[in-house]
Amino acid sequence: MNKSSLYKGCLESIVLRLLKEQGRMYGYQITQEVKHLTAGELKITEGALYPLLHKLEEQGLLQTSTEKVENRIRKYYALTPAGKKESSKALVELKQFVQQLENIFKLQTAWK
Amino acid sequence: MNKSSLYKGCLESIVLRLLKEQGRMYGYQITQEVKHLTAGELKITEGALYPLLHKLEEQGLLQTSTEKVENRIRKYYALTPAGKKESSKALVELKQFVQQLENIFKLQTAWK
DNA sequence: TTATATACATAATAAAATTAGGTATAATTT
DNA sequence: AAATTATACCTAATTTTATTATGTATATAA
Repeated sequence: MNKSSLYKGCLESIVLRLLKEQGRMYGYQITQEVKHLTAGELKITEGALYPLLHKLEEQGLLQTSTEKVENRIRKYYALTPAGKKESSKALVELKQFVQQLENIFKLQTAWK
Repeated sequence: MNKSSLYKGCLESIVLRLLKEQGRMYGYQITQEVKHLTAGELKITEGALYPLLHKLEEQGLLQTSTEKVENRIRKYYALTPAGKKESSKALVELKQFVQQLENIFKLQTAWK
């Protein structure tokens, strides 16, 4: 097993969370932001990210707008109202998930 | 997305952890223990568990012994020395994983 | 006697990722 | 000047990992 296998299944939650915090982001920015937040530990692969973004858009959770910045195209993603709901739900579930990992692993946490 | 997707990739870590804590366990017992530890929230499916146990045995991380209890067969699994190493590694990685989730989600935790 | 609990297992399928490849422009390094 | 790295998008083939469904068998409870 390698470390990265733990992240399987969390990518969608991460994307929804970042978009809720930052309002709008483009794909490449998401990869960089996650790398930054985790001090280089977690690298989102583009092969996972872009299909996910497209799926979430198709599901009506994200809406897009394209901009040309310094002659390069950026496709910005933002949460729709449905996406905001889903993002809140995802946060609750992630907290429960972490709590349950702590139960299993006997880690002790104090939420602030 | 449903909640259970978060667990993807954590099953191996969970199994290695439980076996380290409890010494030896059989498959059905693992499913029940996880259900108990998480108050029914996490149900390990047998279709995921048994192939995983077989894989870990094949990799030399687990060793088995079969016992007949009340006319039913139990196949006990225990960590080999290599499995113990892997289990320790998995715990470190899981702690880092949770820490990084906290970084991304701005959750704050105090480890004891 | 029918259903639930215990206990193992596999096969078909689906979901979600990795790996590898592709296009294109801008900036930096050699 | 040329090559590499960074920015920015994307898809296709494959692999990994799980779900769902199914099967066997015994013991216990409704």
